[in-house]
Amino acid sequence: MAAQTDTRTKILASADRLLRRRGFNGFSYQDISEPLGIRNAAVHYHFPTKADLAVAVIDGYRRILRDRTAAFMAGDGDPIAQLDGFIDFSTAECCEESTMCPVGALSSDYYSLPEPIRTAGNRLLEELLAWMTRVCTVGREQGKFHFEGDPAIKAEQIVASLQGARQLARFRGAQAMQDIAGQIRRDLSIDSSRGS
Amino acid sequence: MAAQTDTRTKILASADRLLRRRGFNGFSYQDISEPLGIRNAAVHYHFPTKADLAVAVIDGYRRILRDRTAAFMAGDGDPIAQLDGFIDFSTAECCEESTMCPVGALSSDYYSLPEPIRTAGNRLLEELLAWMTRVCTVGREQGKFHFEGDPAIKAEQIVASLQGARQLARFRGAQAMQDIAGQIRRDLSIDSSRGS
DNA sequence: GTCTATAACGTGATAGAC
DNA sequence: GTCTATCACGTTATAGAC
Repeated sequence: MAAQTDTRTKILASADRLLRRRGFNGFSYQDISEPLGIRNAAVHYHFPTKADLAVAVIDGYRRILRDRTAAFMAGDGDPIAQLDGFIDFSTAECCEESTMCPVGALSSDYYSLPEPIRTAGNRLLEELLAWMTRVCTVGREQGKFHFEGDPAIKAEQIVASLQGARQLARFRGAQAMQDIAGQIRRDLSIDSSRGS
Repeated sequence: MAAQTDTRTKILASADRLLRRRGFNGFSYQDISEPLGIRNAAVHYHFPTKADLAVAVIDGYRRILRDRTAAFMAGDGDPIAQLDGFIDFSTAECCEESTMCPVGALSSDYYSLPEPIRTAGNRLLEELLAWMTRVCTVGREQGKFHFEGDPAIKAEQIVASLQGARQLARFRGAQAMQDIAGQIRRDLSIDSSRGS
């Protein structure tokens, strides 16, 4: 059972990276099985369809998000630290792997996506936006962030910027991601020595 | 020759929409030939490889961009009108067709893209950013836009926001695109009654 | 739990007739 | 300039042995 779990974990880790790097239509079962030294069919054993595999990856991100934001959503913690945590996480993935954000990887393939993946992606996005909206709301209430308009829309814009930044970084290099992250902070009038 | 040109034009229009809607890996020669009532091979006659087809689409956008911005880049015209023109163009495409921006459609498939397409996409992006940088620079000089930091980075952020917005709109509907467009204007302190 | 073998299909692309 | 016919390959997925 240790071996089973281990194989399953390795498959999941590989699918995660491939999905963010190439998009749902851009990788195959072979891309996963070959480097792991197992067969195509072994992957199908753990995840019967490609949709099962993608949903498992997405749900993994939903869990990470929940773990990192649960305390804040319950009323505890600093909005600047929350935002920084997300930006740093995204920037690190972008610089180290040149990957897209999971939602970005799904939205480009949206119209050829099996229904279960759309649903999982939709949930991840809604949870992410609910959290970011709260970060913006509390941040402004506490006088730490400065912006005009609806916090829910500012949250949408920040998420969209970071998603777009990770894609521009593929053409222009990781510096584009760092530049945009810095500009987001600058627009919010957060003094920051890093991120640019 | 009229018929030839006509078929070629129809193929190009179809490929344009398919590329922005599904990404480079998300459409096939059949998707083009079938609705046009021609054969798979007829498409290959006009565009020998799929890369030729994509490059032709991208170069079409480079031409549109150049036509719409040449006067401004030569020193004539209003930066607000330039920005509005781009946002309106993007929003219309997003609302009517739920398509991505051309650069966004390429960046998601970046690592499985034939080299000529990367080069064409890179040129389109650099031309777009050069123009947007000038829009931000002149807009601030004229006291019409308000932002902190390097105009080139602000330009990157605006492009990334709009690219991300069009992708979020696939999950959340076209309202997301309009909301984010409004927030971009709000951040620049442009009073605007539309876009939200 | 993982394997071999293979089905069933879609893909981009080419050859050569007309 | 467009056709028919087909190639060579990669894809997801399944059946059944071990």
